[in-house]
Amino acid sequence: MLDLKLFNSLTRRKEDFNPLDATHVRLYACGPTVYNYAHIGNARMAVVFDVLARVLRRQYPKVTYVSNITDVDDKIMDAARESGEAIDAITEKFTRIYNEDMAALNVAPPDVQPRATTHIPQMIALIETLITRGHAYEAQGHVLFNVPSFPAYGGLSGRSRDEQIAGARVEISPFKKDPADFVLWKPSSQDQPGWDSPWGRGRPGWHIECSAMAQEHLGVPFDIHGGGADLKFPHHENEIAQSCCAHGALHDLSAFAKVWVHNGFVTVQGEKMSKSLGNVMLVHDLLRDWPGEVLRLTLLSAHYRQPLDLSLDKIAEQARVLEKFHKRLAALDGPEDPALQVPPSVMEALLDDLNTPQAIAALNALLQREDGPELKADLLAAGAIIGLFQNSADWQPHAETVPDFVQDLLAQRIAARKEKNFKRADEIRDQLIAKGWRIEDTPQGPVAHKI
RNA sequence: GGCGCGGUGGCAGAAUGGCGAUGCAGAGGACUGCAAAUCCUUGAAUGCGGGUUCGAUUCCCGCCCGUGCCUCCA
Repeated sequence: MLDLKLFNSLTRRKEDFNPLDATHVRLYACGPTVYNYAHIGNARMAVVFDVLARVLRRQYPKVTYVSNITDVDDKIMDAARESGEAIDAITEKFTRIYNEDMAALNVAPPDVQPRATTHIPQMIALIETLITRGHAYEAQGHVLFNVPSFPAYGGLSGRSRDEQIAGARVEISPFKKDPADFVLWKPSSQDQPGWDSPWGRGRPGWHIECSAMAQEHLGVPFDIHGGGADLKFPHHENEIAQSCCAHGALHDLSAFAKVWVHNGFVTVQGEKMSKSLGNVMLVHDLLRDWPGEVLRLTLLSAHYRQPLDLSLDKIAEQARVLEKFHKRLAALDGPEDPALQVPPSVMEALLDDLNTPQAIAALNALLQREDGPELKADLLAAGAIIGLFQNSADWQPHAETVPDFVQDLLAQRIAARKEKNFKRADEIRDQLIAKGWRIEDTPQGPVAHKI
C-alpha cells in the first residue's frame, strides 16, 4: 500500500504521513464562525478536508475527523446587534445553513462537530492549567497568555515574537506584560454573552476553543490539524502555544498536532474576497445556479495549497466537464455501488499531497477506456473518493427549471420536424438560442439547457 | 516595513535536472435534414537577467510583476 504524503506547514516540507496510532487516525480542522452565510472560501476548507478524510478512511481502519463550529465571537455579537436577533437564534440558523450548504457540496459531516459554547468548562480548565504552569496571568478581569514563556513561539508562521510586535498594527493594551501576549479570557458586560469563571463572568478568547475542543475529542497530541492559510497566524500559532505549554512541551511545536495542513484562498478577480470589496461569493447564492457537485469540482480543480481564482466562467467550464462524465456514466452498464478499489492512477495522485488536479486528469484518462462494467466501477470508485459522480441518472448541468414558454417551443419544434418542416424547426431553435436556451436532441427527445 | 506564496499554451492547471500532463476554448473530420450533444484528429506555453551543470522550466542569486499574512477572516 502506498503511503500518504502531506505538506506539513510546520516543517514546510512534503512528508510521509505516519499516524501516531495506525489503528486510529485523528484529524481536526477549524470550522466556521457562524454569523453569516458560508462563502465559497469556507466551502473550500470543508471540501479539502472532506477529501483528506475520505483518503484517510481508505488507508486506515478508523479515522476521527473533528471540525468545530465557533458560536461565540464578537462578530456574532455585532451581527446580533445589527439584526436585532438573539445570538442563539443567529448561531443556530447559520450552523444549520452551513451544514445544509456543505451537504449540497457532498461534504460528509465530520465525525464530531463540537460547538465552542458547549466546551466552556474545558476551556476554563485549560486556562487554569496555563496559569498554574506560569504561562498565563490575570490582569483587569482578563487572562492573558504570556508569549515569552513559550520559547518556541512563532515557529509555524516563521515569525519571531519581535517581528510580530514590529509589524503590529493594533494598540497594545496597557495591562499586557508583553506586547505579544494574547487574550485567553475576557470579561463580559451584562448585555454580552458570558459564563462564570474563576476570573468573573466572561467569555473565551478566540484561540482557546480549538485547543480545548481538539484535546477533548482527539486527545493530545493528535495527527493532523488543518484550516485556511490565514489561520496560521495568529490563530494556529496561539493554539500551539496554549496546548504545548499546557502539556509542558516548551520546545516541541509538534507536541499538539504532528502535521499542519493549510488550504489556500479563494480569490475573485485575483483578490481575496472581502466585504469591503463586495466580492464575497456565498455558497447559498451559487447553489441557486449550479449543482453542488459543480462547485465541488471547481474547488478541487486547483491544488488545495494554491490560490483558487473563482469566476463564473470557471464554474461553467467545470459544469461542462462534469456533464461529460455523467453522460458517459449514464450510458454504462454495471453495478451502481462504487467498487472497493480506487483506480491506482487516481489514488496515487490523491496520496501525493492531495493532488486533485492530477486525480482529475487521471479521471479523464479513464474515459479513454472501453465501455463496460469495469469502467463504470472504476469511475464510481474514483468519483466516490473525490466526492463526485454519485447520481448520474439525475444529473443536470444547471440547477434549472425549464419555463413553460420553452416547453411550448420545444413541442412546436417536434411537430415541425415530424412534418419535415425544417425551416420552421430551425427558426424555433434560433428563437430559443436567442433567449438563452440550447437544444440537445437525445434518443429520449429534445432537452433544453440554459446557456 | 517584517514574513510568506506564486508567475507554465487563448484560458484553467499538473509535473519535471534531459522527451512539458490534463481539461476548456479554437481548428479539421465523423455523426446529423442542419445543428446541439458525443467521438476522432490537431496547432499552441515555462516573466526577465545572471550562476551551477554535459544539459534548467525545474536548483542558486538578482530584478520585474501579482498576491497573501502581520487587524476579524476559511
